[in-house]
Order: sequence, then structure tokens, then C-alpha cells
Amino acid sequence: MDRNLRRNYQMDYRNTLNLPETDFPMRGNLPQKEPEILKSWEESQLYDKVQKARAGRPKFILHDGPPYANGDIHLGHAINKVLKDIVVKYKTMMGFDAPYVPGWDTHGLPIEQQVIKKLGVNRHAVSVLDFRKNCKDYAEKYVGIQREQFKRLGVRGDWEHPYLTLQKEYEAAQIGVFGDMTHKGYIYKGLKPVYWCPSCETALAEAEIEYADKPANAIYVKFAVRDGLNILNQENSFVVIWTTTPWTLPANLAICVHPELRYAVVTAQQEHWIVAEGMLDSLRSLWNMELPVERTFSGKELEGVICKNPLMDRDSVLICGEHVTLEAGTGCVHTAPGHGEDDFLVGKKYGLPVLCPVDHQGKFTSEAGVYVGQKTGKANPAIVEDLKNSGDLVMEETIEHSYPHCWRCKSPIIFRATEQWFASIDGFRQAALDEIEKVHWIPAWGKDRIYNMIADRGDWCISRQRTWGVPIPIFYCEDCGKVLVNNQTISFVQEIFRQEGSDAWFAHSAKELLPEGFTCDCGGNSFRKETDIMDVWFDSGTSHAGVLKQREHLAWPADLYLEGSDQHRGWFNSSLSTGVAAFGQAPYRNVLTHGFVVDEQGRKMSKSLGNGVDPLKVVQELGADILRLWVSSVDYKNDVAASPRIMKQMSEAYRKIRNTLRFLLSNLNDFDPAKDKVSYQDLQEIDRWALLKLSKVVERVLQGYESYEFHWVYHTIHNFCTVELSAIYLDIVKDRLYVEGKNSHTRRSAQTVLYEVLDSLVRLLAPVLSFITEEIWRYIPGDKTIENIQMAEMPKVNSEWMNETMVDTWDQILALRTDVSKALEKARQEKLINHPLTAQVDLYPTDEQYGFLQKVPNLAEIFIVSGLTVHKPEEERPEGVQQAEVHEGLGIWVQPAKGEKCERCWMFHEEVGKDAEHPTICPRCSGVVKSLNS
RNA sequence: GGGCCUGUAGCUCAGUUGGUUAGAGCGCACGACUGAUAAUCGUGAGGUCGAUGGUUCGAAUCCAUCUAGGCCCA
Repeated sequence: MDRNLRRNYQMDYRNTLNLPETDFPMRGNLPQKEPEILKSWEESQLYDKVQKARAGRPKFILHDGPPYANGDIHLGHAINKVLKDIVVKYKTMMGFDAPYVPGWDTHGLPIEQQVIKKLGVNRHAVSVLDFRKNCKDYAEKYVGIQREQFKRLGVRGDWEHPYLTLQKEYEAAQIGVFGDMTHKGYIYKGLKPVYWCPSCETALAEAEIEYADKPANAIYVKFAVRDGLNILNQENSFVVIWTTTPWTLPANLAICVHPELRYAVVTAQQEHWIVAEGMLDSLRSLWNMELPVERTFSGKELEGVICKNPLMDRDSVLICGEHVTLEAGTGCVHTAPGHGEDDFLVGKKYGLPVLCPVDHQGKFTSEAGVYVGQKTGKANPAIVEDLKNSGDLVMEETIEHSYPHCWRCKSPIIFRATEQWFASIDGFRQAALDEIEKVHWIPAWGKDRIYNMIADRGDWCISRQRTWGVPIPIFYCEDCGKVLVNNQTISFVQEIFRQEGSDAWFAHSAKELLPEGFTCDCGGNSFRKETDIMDVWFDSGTSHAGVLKQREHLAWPADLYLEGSDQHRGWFNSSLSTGVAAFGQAPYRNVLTHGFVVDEQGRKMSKSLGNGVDPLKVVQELGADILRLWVSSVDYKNDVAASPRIMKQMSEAYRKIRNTLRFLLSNLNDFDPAKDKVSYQDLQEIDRWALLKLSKVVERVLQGYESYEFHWVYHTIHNFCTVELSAIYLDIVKDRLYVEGKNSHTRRSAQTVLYEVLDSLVRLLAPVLSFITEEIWRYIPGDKTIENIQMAEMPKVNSEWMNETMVDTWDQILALRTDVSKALEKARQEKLINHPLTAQVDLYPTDEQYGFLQKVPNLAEIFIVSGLTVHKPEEERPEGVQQAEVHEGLGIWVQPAKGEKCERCWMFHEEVGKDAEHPTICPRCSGVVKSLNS
């Protein structure tokens, strides 16, 4: 035949096929497309629409843990918000009313520091209220920035009405919780050592400390044993301590030893000195003494021995502490609970008072006896001199060590116990522990983690000597000094805060903040306000009261808190404490935690390693759906790895999913489910198999969502797209879709499956791939009453499709397909064939295999070959038959297909050329073509 | 140093109560197609299951120690 003529025929026949067609683009172009979709959501007020659609349904409350309003979001924020979004969208699609109110933590030191940096030297020129206004502006600016960044990730929420810890109604609720706790007697005033700058006369936060090398006189001091408890019963026994801050000795109340270390009594200067055995070698050379060992004890045995403070007429008791080390000194640690963190904690355990004979200017008080009025720094030489004179000084040395300094005035700071407000954990510890048992922790070990924490934790210091926060709503009587706080004062302050916010505390006098005519029991009517503010953990820890209890459409307790695992000590802990203390119950039913983002080597992300992944960049370059797919793909209960390579992998998986969905769409452009759907009974066997596989996917994916195992969702769907759909079903069914008549039953059958698959997959994917599914939803044929997929419902497992009896048969058929495909590959390498349709396959089965093969029709269709013949077991196998790999004993013979290639369906057929009207196509195609013309 | 957790192919994950040659997908290599085409299909090569020791007839799976890493404390 003439070449041109052939081409004409070919072109003509191409037009008689039902080739796939769709406007849905193959490439996502997400960085451009996603903002358009976001805009449409915003304009149509999707959040409100969804909430309206679910009004009256059972609620599912995921309560947002507030990120700190400072800086751009990082990948940790992204993973957290996307996980929350997946949960909320899934629950919505399961029919729940699942509101999501995002929040921000807006008080605290980091913001103060940023503002101070900005104000520079003018910091002291502004009033407290001006300063707070600056802080507020700063926080709100970052709330705005982060809000846009979170929205860009596709997170659906009430972004117009977030909760901020600086909001008036929030602060008022917080005051209420504080009032409840006060009322129950959980709030008390105590002493606690803090960093203190004597020259600035202020407390400093950890972040305000700078370390610098500073020379110090380190001294070894003997403490005479007064009561040896029958252990140290010799006269002239001494415990020797070491300290670099002699001025803290007047405040010494104890000597701490490690319970498990060995301590030695050694002979020195006709006396008996006690030091750690492990320090003896270095002390011998340092002191230039022999120090022969008389006896040894464990630290534990020494517990309770009483010594005398060499400077004061006061006891110093031997206690045990795990913090004692042998890095320096004698292993016997001078302990002054008023001047050190460790000292304070260990002292607390032994019930020691928090003695602090130093005032706010760094001068000794009368409690320091003869040293009264001296500045701590200046007192050092005097103290050393006194010890020398009394013979209690073993040795003096000058060392260089790293010492904390004030960031502002650069002078060395001191540790000084000051009055602080505490929440007594003991008051409700058991109740909190009981509540922990009732909460469902995911993963389960979260329970052990928070349980141990609560069981071991000390009281909660809620005082901060700062400006940017919620004031502690307490008054003092100017006359008798009494602390004033009760239901009456709390409600009054609460109401003022509700109107004016916590600025009111600084804007008004004490008198204005108290009810008209308020008087103290002593008759006094002049009052002073507390100046401390609350720890920011108290702010965010009361969000359940400030948000869940305040907003009508929410509920208390929350169904779910979902944060990084660091929040066991943070927000989960503070929320539990305030919840139990104020309301007697945990504010959450379920707590889900995720791990941290690390690089491919499992190392944490850091600037110095340069291994950080910026979510904003990922979104800009690849799209939010890629980031979301990544979040869904990993097992977030562990730490999760992120890298450019991993993101690229997600892009490729995304493409596969997108193309599969696009292919489904493109073959449904003439399909109207209302008219064209074929009933299950009338489907072909392979169609039913596809629906069985789909049901299994639906089942597995729903299980994944339900148990918060989102990586099941990703892996199940991705595998389904690549294997069952792309490589098997879609490949096989193309012939029917393209070649058969548009309205033919067999084509409509395949389309029915395609439609069901598409419909289910789009719904299943919607919580994860929010953008693409929204886009596709608009392309799916059929009348849709639901405008956005996010308001649609999840598919249900169709029991009719769950035809388990097919499983074994089809596993075998597919294994056979693999065998045939391997044989085809070999023939292809031998240049016998190329495309499978150019092949004819002959099978030479065993008896058993023959029985099975006879039952399967359409094997040629399933293998996508032009001809397939199953021979009887007894038939002789021709030369060139290959042995199947999986099916032992099966012979597979691949030959070039007989006949000629049909120009329309590309299958080889011996009848091609016999029809005079259509000499280049096969009988099947000519039948279809003829029916088109008629 | 303490509490909690993790380590299976280059990557992301499966591996049911310990039981035959440890699986999947991606990526990679090679090939096919050009009617899913900046797509699609096929074949193939990749793992001392973090290390060591133990329990057991048998261990990726149980126990101990070590090691690498993560979160929170100290």
C-alpha cells in the first residue's frame, strides 16, 4: 500500500479512538497555582463555609499550641501545623465539627530583648506602658507574618480570629485561673536564688547573662565536726570544703557529698580531715601533705553529720546530692541554698531554709553578723583573713574561671535568693498523676515521660521580674505588709483586664485596681501592687481556659493536643498543672507528639552544619503540597529527616500521583456517572479485582488516619497508584478505553472503575494534598452538590467490593504476568519482539497449572500481548520455550505475533487485510468503525 | 550524669505472638514504547537488619553491654 495512503488511514483511524483528553495540566506548577487556590478559598471564606456545613455535628476539638510570635516559621513549625491540618481536615471529612483556632504566645523575654535592641539607648527613656506597647506591636507584627506563612502551607483555620496570649479576654481568663489556684492555696511566696546584678539592682534572666573569664580566690576551708553521729567520733575532725566565692560562706547551711562516692578520713596536722577519696592524689600535691588514710565511708553514711560554720555561730549539716562531682575541690561541696541553683534544690529536699544575708545592692544584711553593710565583692578578703586567723583556712589560691556577668553593665553578677511566687505542685501532684493515667498518650511512652517529670518536679516558680507579661494580681497592705488576694480582688482585676487588658495594672494605681472602699483586716487602706509578672508558661498553660472555655463553638477539655515531644515538659505540663489545679482535670483527652527535624544523617539542623531546610523556600520552589506530602510520608513519632534530596523525592512521588489522577480524569471526559455507571454484577472480573484493591486501599488509609499513622496513607496510596493502577489495571484497560465504542458496555465498565477510583482517591488524599485535590475536584464529572472537597465525606469501605475470594486467583494471575513479562523481556533482548503487542505467547503448563489457566479468560488482555495460547500438558514443548521463574514447570514460548498490525488497535491479527473496506485494521476495529459511521 | 526515645537497601517505609533464600515503592542502571509523552511500561543491580555478647534447635524480632543520634533535665 502507498505510504501516504497508509498514513491517511492511520490518521483517520486515530480519530475513531477514544484517546484520553483533559484540561487538567500534567505539571502542577504549584508555586503559581497554589496562591490562586488560596485566594479562592479566602474569597469564598472556606473556613466559615466548612464550619457552617458541620454545624450541629459531634465536635472534635484540636487545641492549637501557640508558637512564639518571633521570627519566620521553620520546618518544625511547618510539620506541626501540617499534622494538625491533616487531623482537622480528616475529622471534618468524617463528619465531625472540627473547628481550628490557631494561637500565638506573645509575651516574654525574647520579645522584650528584640524591642530593647530596637529601642537601643532609649530603652530607659520610655515608660513601662510605652515599652509594653512596643512589645505588643512587635508581637503582633510577627503574628501577622507567621499567619501568612502558615496559611501559605494550606492550613485551614480561623485565621481571622486567632487567640493571642495578649488579648484582653485571654488575660482575664488567665487571672481567673490564677485566682482559682490562689483560692485553693496552691500559690505561695517563697525564696529562690536568681541571677542578680547588684549594680543594676535587678534580677536577670538566663538570656541576659554573659560569661567572661575572671580571677577568683579559691579557698579550702575546714568545718569542724560537732556531732559525728558515732561515725566521726574523734576529736579534731574536720570536713574540708572548697569554694571560689568566699562571700557565700556566711550563708552556708550545709555540706553536700555524693551518696555513692567514697570519703576518707585522713591525718593532717594532727587532725582528722574528711575529703573525697578520689581527690586525695591531687590534694596531696596541692597542699604538699602526706594525708594518710585512716578510714573511709560512703557519702551516704555521712549524711546527717553536723559541722560548724567557721564564720558564724551556726550548724552546717552533711547532706547528699547527685550533683557533686570530683572535677575540682574536695568532693565536699559548700552549700548555701540562698546563693545557688543546685544548693537551693538540694536544700529544698532537706528542708533547709533559704538563707540570703545579701540585699538588693549586694550588701550583707544583719544576718551576716559582723559583715553587715559590706559589699559581697569587697568582703572576700575580710572573710579569708578571718578564716586565716581562726585557723580554718587550709589553703588559698587564685584561679581564673568563667563567671557570669550582667549583659548591660558588664559587672559580675551574684546568685541571690529573692522572694518569688510559686505554685505548689505538691498540692495537686497526685491528682495530676492520676489524670496522666486517664489521658491517651500517642506514642504510649509519652505517658512515662510526663509522669516521671511530674512525679519528680519541684514547685513551679511563676514569678518573673520582667515587664512584658501578665502581672501577678496581688496587692500588699502598706500598713501591715500583708499579702492581699481573694475572690473579690481577683474578680475586680479580672473585669478591668477584660476591659482594658493587663496594661491596666501599670496604668492604674493600686486603689483604682481594688474595689471601692476596700480595706485590709488591719484597717489599712493604702496598698501596693506586686511588680512581678507571670512566667510565660503560665500564659500558654492557661490557654484551655482562655480559649476553649471562652469561645462558644469550642469545648473543654480538648480532644487533642498535638505538639513536638519537647512539650512534655513545656505546654503539656503547664496545661496539665493549671487544668488540674483550677478545674481538677486534664484539659486534654489525647496527646499526640511528633519528633524533631534532623538531616539525613540524623543530626539536628543547625546553622553551623548548614543542613537546615527552609519550609518557605520549599513552598516557593516546589509547592506546599510537596511539603505536605513529605509530612505525611514520614513516621513522625520518631525524628524526621529532611534534605533537598528528600524533598526532590517527594516531588517525584507527587508527580506519579498527579499523573495517575490525571489519567483517570482524561479517560472520564465523556463519562456521566448518573447515566453511564455499570453495576457491580455486570463488571468484568478484572474490574472487580480493581475495586477489591480499591476497597483495601480505602480500608487501610482510613485506618491510618484514624490511628494517626499518616505514613500509611502516603505509602498505601502511592503504592496503589504505581503498582495496581499504573502498572497493571490502567495499562490493561487502555485497550478497552481507547479502542472499543464510546458507549460500549466494556468501556463503560472500565470507566465505572476509573470513576470510583478517582472519587475515592481524591477524597482520601484531600487532608494531605489539599491543593491538588481541590483542583481536581473541579474537574471530576457528575453533578456535585458539594462545592469544595474539604466539605465532602471520606469514602466508606464498600462491602460488596470486598470480594476476598478473588485474592488468591489474582495473586496467581499476577505472578504469572510477571513470569510472562520476564520471558517477553528476554525475547526483546534477543530482538525477537519489542512491544508486547508484537508478541504471541504460548504457555505449556503442568497438569495442575492447566486446570487453573483454563479458568482464566482474557489472558492475552491481561498480558497485553496479541495472542495467547494455552497448550495441553501432554503437548510437546517446541525448542525455545523458556522456563517460568515463579511457576515451576511452566513453559513460556514467545514468538513474533502472527498476522499484521492493526493500524487502529495496534494488535496483530491474522485477519488484517481481509476486509476490503478497511484493509489495515482488524475485525474488532472494523466493527467499531462501522458502527460509528452507521 | 539522669528521664524518655530511635538506629532494616542511596531515600521513605513494611516486617503480625522469634520459624524457610529480609519485603515494597522511589532513586539508580539497562531496555521498550511514542495513543498517560517534560509521561508510560519492562528487566536488573542494591541490605553482616548500628556493633558485640548472650538466651534458643532457630533472632531483624527476646536480654545485656557498647556505639551513633534526638528531645528534656542536671
